[in-house]
Amino acid sequence: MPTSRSYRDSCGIARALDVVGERWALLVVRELLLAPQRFSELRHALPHVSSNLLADRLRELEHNGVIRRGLAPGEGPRVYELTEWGRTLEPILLALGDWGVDAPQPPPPTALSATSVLIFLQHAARPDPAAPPTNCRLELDGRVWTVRLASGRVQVQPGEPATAAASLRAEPKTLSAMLADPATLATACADGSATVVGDLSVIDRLLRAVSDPWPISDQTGTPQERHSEMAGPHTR
Amino acid sequence: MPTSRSYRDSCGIARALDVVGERWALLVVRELLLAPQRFSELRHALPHVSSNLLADRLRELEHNGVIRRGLAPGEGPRVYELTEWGRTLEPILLALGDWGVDAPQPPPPTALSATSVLIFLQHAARPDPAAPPTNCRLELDGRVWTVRLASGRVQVQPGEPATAAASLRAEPKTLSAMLADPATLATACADGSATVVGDLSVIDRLLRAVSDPWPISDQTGTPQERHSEMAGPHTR
DNA sequence: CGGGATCCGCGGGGATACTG
DNA sequence: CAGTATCCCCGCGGATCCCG
Repeated sequence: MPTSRSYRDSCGIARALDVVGERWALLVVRELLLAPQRFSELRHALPHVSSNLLADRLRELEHNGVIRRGLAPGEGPRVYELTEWGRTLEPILLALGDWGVDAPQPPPPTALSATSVLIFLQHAARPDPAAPPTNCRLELDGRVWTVRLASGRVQVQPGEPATAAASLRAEPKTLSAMLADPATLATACADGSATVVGDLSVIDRLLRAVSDPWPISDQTGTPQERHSEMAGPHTR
Repeated sequence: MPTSRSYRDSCGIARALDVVGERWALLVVRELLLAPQRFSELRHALPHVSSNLLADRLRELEHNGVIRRGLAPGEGPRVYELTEWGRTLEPILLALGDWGVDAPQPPPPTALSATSVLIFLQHAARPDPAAPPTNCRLELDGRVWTVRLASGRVQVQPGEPATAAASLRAEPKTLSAMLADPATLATACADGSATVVGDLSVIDRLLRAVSDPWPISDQTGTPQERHSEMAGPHTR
């Protein structure tokens, strides 16, 4: 039975919290920022949420117009995806993430979600616009992602790339550390905490697209700041 | 006993929600955006929160560095106020309020918090920079506020103004309607839902500082958009 | 009287087992 | 694989009480 309590305040903030203020709701939205996801994928990405609660949240978010069930014609995959309105939460979630990592209290030894790192990667990377388009394959937390560097942007998509110049497998925390400091790529490869197949220099370029200083006149902050903000205290 | 559950994710979003994701936490922050507040003032502004829960939230927010207890030298008023870090939540809350009023589901007949209207007023008003500084007195929900129009901005402060050109008393919803459409000021005065003392034209200028189109080259949206966004569905 | 603390019932959150 | 059913417990909510 979905939750049905309200702050009973017409204020926009209170109304927003009526919709996405319940526990786990905004983290479900975070998971859907990158791509539509299936129920089991959400469960795997959010290992501490119970299945009944996840089902409740998905029902509520769908009822409130934040997400929708992907149309399943015939053998459709039956995924959950953000509505247009739900997608407009993205800048708010990014700002909230920026705010959260400035918390004075360092968190206890916690995991780092793969989605968090990928969202940051997509959001903060500024690859050389002059470089030719390149595909990378990323294996994170048992899931494969396609990372496309093209036209000065990075796009992250779920699934195997058609072609890839290089492939990287690592823990989210390891990748996060490499994004903060590309020099750790070599040591991570050496001690086995990261595995690279293909052109190592392409991976290095990807990492530097985040960690290297941006061209001036860019909108907000330095990549280092932004990364530590998304990825957590282990980079500060 | 304050809440002590965590999402156990180093992601900045999850860490932010660990700090301000519990129920009522962000509405407490909203109340403190305008000015430091006492316990009883918060209870009055948030009539649906129980006292023990409010005390818990204040403790947690203080422990996490979002608010602090105002220093009480001698007979100090013992207020709660945002820390510098807590204050950086302001743009996030404003964006969340913008998002919330676009909810497709119109809320049931609910109240409108006075703080919500005042925050919007302060945030969205663009008075004529050439006009001389003016003070207004606002009585909203039994509380008196000083509204200062000066140098192209509006500042809202708690308490009686030293001097005021005009005074307005009304319900939050009435003021919200007047901000959306200044023409309702006259009818509200006529039917007694608003009371003006002093120079009526000054109140009208205040209302039009929000509802009139902004000078182009201003940052975001039109006042009408922004107001409906903060103030709720009754203006849409 | 303001500023909480204590008590208690309820409902949402969390874990596990089970089913279409 | 995608949820549902069941249980327990704690956070929430309302009321009352307490203390300076």
